[in-house]
Amino acid sequence: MEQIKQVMQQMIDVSEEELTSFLNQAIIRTFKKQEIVSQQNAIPNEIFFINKGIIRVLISDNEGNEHTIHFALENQFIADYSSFIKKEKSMYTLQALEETQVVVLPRSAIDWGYTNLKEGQKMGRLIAEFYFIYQDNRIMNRYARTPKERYHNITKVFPNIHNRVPQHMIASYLGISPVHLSRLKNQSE
Amino acid sequence: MEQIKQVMQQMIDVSEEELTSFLNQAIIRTFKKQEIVSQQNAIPNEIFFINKGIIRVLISDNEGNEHTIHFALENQFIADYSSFIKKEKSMYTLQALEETQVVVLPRSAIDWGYTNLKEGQKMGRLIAEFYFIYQDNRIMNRYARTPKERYHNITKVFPNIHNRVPQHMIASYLGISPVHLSRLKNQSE
DNA sequence: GAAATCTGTTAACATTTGTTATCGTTTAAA
DNA sequence: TTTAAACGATAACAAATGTTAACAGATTTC
Repeated sequence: MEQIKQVMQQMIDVSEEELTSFLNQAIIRTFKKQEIVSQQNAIPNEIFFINKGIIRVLISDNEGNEHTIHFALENQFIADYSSFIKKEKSMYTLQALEETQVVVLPRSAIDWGYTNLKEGQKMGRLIAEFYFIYQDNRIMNRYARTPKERYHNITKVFPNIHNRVPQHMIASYLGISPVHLSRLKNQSE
Repeated sequence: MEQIKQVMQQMIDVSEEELTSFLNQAIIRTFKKQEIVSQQNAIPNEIFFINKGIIRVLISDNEGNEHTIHFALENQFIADYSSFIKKEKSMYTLQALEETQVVVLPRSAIDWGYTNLKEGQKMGRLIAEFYFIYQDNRIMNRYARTPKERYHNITKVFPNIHNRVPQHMIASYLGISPVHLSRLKNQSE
């Protein structure tokens, strides 16, 4: 639990005792490559923190096509956070793309943190703000940048992604077909 | 200041005295139709709460084309929140589309609220979560829904938008050209 | 280690969506 | 009130992107 400790300490002022009490409510779990971490249509009651590995978030549309919405890397929190907050059925499926070790934070632990950690609410705010900024950047990119620009910028958000994830998933994340991405790569400059 | 009071009371447990102290740091401002509320490239140091009117958020891309990223309606908070948090130059311009009255919350008031309102951090968390959910829904729509579906769903998020905003701005928000939106509307079913 | 599956590239073609221009109509400004 | 500007529909054409299919190389599985 060293990694999540450090991340929390960087965000808020939190004592060793608080950390211990909080993390005692969490468990560690390992998922195999390709294994489903969390299934679409189930109500998500956990937030995951990635110690090692990579998780992709995907959605199936009305025609049954899969779209890769997001990648989550080491030392990041990941969940269908909207559905978690709303306590509604998940829109997304979470899948491990490598052997992946996570810290599982059940809803009870999150709620406990909000009321019992001195700066629990602040941590919740900072996490929500962090992902707001990430999403805002994505939306901006989708409006005001071309697919090619988005492709060239993806490593700013996901370093080394090209060595860890198949290209067709990156294409899906960028909002284009795999064939089109292959074409863009071979264009000059 | 009645409206913002009510919205805050619905979100958190806050006393009359706290509200008074907090809102004493705010001012009310009115913008004319078409007037610029906040300019791209300036560092935003205010958050706005809309009493009456409507504000659109737009960005200019590298070719100088404008994209409408968002509409903000009565009783909502609006800002270039990412840039506000990061204290960086704003990516967006905010423009009043009708005569619009806002409560202006300077950064100093926000910071004061975090440290002095009993549930200030919680309010910050709830606002960030609210907009996270909104953005998440937009991103999901962009991946897994067709432009036509997005068009038919827009009133769920922005009731009465068609009577308040020109169609070409709605087209821009949906991520399509105005001509294309006009075509979609006339398609069967 | 052989077979099956996954992956990325390329070509040909189809579809979607964008662009430009025109034209009434409405709305705003002088 | 008159004039100008903005708006939305439509047509013709252009560009961007998707689809399908074939193939070769890699990776995984048994």
